[in-house]
Amino acid sequence: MSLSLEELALKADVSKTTVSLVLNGKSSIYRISKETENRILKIAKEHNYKPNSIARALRLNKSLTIGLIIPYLNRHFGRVAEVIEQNARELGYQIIIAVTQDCLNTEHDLIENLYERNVDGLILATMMNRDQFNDLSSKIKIPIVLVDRRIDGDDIAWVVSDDEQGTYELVSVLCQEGVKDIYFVGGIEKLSTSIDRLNGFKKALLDQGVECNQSKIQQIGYAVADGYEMTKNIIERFSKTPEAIFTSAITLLEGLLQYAKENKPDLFSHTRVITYDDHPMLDYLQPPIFSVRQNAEEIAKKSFEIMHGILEKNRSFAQELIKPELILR
Amino acid sequence: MSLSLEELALKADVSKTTVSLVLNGKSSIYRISKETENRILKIAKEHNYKPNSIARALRLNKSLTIGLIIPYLNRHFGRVAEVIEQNARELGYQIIIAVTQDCLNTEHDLIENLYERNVDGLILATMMNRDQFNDLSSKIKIPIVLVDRRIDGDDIAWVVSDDEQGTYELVSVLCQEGVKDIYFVGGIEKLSTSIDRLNGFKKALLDQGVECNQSKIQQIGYAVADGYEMTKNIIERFSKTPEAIFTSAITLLEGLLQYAKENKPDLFSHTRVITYDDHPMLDYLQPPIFSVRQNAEEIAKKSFEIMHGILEKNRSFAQELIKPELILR
DNA sequence: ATTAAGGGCTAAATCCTTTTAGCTTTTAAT
DNA sequence: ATTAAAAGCTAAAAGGATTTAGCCCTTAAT
Repeated sequence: MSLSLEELALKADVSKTTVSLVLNGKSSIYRISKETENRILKIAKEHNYKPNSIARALRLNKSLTIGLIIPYLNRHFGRVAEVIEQNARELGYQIIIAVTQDCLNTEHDLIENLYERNVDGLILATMMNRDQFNDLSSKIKIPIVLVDRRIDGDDIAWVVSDDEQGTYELVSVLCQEGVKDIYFVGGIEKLSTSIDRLNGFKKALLDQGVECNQSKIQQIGYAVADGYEMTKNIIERFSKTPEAIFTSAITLLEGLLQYAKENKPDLFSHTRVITYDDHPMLDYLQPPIFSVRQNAEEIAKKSFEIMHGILEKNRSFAQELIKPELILR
Repeated sequence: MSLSLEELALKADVSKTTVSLVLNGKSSIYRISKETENRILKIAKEHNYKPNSIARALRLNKSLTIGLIIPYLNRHFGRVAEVIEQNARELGYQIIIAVTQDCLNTEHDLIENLYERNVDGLILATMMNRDQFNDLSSKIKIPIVLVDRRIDGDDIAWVVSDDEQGTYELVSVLCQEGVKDIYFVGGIEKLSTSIDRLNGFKKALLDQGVECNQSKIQQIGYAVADGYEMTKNIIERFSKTPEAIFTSAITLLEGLLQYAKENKPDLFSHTRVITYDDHPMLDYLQPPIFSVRQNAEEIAKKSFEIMHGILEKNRSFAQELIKPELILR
């Protein structure tokens, strides 16, 4: 390992230019003789030559590296990251991961940091709004693909789960069973995931002719503690136990379960619970909790695909809504 | 953003050598006057100068990048990766992640790949045995810290959960309750996690005067399907329903739950289940499943700490057993 | 007046590739 | 025999930082 072009050139008794040309498949363009070409290829193989990627990156201004910035490496984003990494690797790219913990300042720092470190592109689960994003885009001259959370805009690339449709279908199922009194436990209000899920929720109620009361909608954040808090609010603020609660993320469901266990063990005998995000352990909970499974693999695949298209195939941005799957237990 | 040393030099009306010396804090060594120093610092700040990391890496042969190779980005490794990334970032390092899916060949490819890409060190949840590791070490001239899975050796750095002790304590609890007939559902046999957990299991039985029958020990792999298979074997092969089953990873527990749900719904009325690895959802399963919680945060912190010590503080290797926590529900 | 010491800075090499422009030799054409 | 074209290869620049060796000027010492 780690032999330089120059050393190869010495062994092959040619210039390093020639070696470089041959190894980059430009022999014919530069009329390197078959004989020389074969000699060089043989020597390179014998010594298992691999070009120094740093030198290459410097010269080509291209590091074959993609930055992936996500809030956490939890189940969902862990799977997304895993699949992005595998897809990227097959095409020669590396993934540099950084986690924001859903902090906007951290996100900005990380973007700047990765940009300075010369990543070729950024895949981003962002907290930015449109203005902030536009600001950023004007400063940063590498492609950005949003994942999981979108920002409206004609020239913004994103891949997200079809949050509205997924929520719509899930909530509709409950409504069709005659359930009317459904509470919404939501996340960070300004994110598209929250907006879209809430829209799906409202639309389902509307279409089923169920009145949607604003007081039944809570949105604090996506942390487990937020789910706990919102559940508490719902249970304690209203005298009547709700017929159903929709949690818009698995962490919020966890918070709900925690609250119920500690303060309302009989919650499930009065109340149906449904959730966005699936988890295998839900199969073993009593009673069954209906859920919407995001297709993390597809989200990951598409987002790298778009990035790769922009970087190497001169494609422009693209937007993809990935269909989630209803899991009725 | 992205101004070069040379451009700064032009603006400050000095050579780029001077700029570089000043920005690297070597003004006094090279007797750069305070006046010049301040001028340069001011201009650099005004233009928000950041050295090009690729050029720096080429010159210094040091990329400030650590490769992290793990089997999956599941809950456990996701958390480990997240915390390593945060610790690394604070000290100026980036993390390049790659997943092996517990495939040894993939692991080798990834190591080679990251090594060629000039990472400064590798943090590795390895499948290698000692010989394979020694082979590798002789070829690769960067520090390696093993995480989660150790390899015996006086000069090998690792940080792992105290698998033996954790299992010992958990199994002892059951024994002390009078349970004697305990089955072991294990993972990939040759890994230290399996070996240590099995040792803890056997030692607990021994110390409690319970006979340990080899036929009660199964080891296939760490996948959910493996857990399913092993549970099936246990249930179907023996006429007597077991008093207790220990699964040595959360995935194996999932497999067990799946088998039970499909084929043996009354499993829990006869059989206690305990598991290595904790999961918040376990709080809501009936009956309660005792578990051992690995301290992923501490594992992550220590492993980067050791890497950093080797890279920057001239420290040598170190080994750390991280104490897990018993969770009795 | 000469030498030595110190202050203040810089040219150039280096890290390793890629790529442009062009050099030398041979062959073909007139 | 001369010129043009083609064949086969290479020198050198570029990319952006770091670092070594050393240049030039001033001041102090003898």
